[in-house]
Amino acid sequence: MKTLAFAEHDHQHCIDHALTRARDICQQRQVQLTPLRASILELVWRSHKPLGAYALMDLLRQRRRQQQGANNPIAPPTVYRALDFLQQQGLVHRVASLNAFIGCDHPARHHSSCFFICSTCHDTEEFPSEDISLAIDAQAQIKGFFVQQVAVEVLGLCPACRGASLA
Amino acid sequence: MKTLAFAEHDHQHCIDHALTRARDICQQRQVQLTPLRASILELVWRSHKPLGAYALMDLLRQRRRQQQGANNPIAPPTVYRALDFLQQQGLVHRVASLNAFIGCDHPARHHSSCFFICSTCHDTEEFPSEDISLAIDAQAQIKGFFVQQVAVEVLGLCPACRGASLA
DNA sequence: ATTGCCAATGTAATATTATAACATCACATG
DNA sequence: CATGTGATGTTATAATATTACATTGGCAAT
Repeated sequence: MKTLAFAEHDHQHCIDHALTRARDICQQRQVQLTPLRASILELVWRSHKPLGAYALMDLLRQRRRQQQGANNPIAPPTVYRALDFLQQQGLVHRVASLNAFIGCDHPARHHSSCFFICSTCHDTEEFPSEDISLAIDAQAQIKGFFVQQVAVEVLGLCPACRGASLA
Repeated sequence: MKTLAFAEHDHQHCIDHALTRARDICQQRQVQLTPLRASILELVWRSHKPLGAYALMDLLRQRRRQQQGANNPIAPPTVYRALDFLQQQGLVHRVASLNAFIGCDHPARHHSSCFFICSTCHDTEEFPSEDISLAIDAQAQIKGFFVQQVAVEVLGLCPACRGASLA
């Protein structure tokens, strides 16, 4: 098993958990987690790194070939629309630094995210930070800025790559 | 005069100051602030909003037509290379959320930036935050993550657009 | 002064990411 | 059945960014 966001863990469990939670949330909110959307959410979660829209398209094509035999085209809008939906529901985040998408750990409160992104291997880990939110809110208050969304993207070296680069 | 990053100010002064400072820094570091690089830096500063690479190309073309009569082509790599240089020197920041570039207020310490970005008018203001840096460093310490660069991008409404949206 | 080097820029082609505009399908409801 | 609506399919293209190679111009060493 490979490193998954810095630490070993049962990733299948993560995926299942995320999907179950997503279903619950969508039911609550009366929005549809369609098969397409669920597939994309699963693929995003299955990857332990942020996934680009086009990589996602490829995976989706593969999967459809395997599961349905058929060779559906799958065009960018299909994927981007699903990603938009998932973002709106807070189920995935866009990592702007990488033009890529990653599953969100805490879809309930979804307007804010902080990521450590490894500049070598692109492994990415979300971390919560009340302190950062507070600091931003305080500044915003001062400037009269109304906060809608916060993206904190920290580039650097994950423990593994840091070790490798020292060796 | 239009709003410039939320507040009125003498923007020409900003530009001049930024360019002078840039010259100093480059001389100190023994790197070349060539005419091309200086032009691009000036154009970036002249805009009160983050500027895309292609917008920058257009401005550069215009300027060359005016100043030299000649109709130079100016291709993407020219602009991207200059922007890379300026980023390395900490003279501009890339705003990932907008795929755009903006002049940096404090080029001496350049590995970190926090922006308020208006989602309506795209006016963008940099703000310093020791608190955020500290919070990130603390988390990084815990995770064993080695921080190289921090991008904090806060989307929301600037005072002007906030007012307009209430009206 | 010539040669060779190097950083910067120019040039052409192409890769990657994202969106616009319109068509279709499936299902719910009057 | 007609009609509306949300989701997806389809075609084309826009917007952003990079790769690879050519050219230039200064400058140092001979």
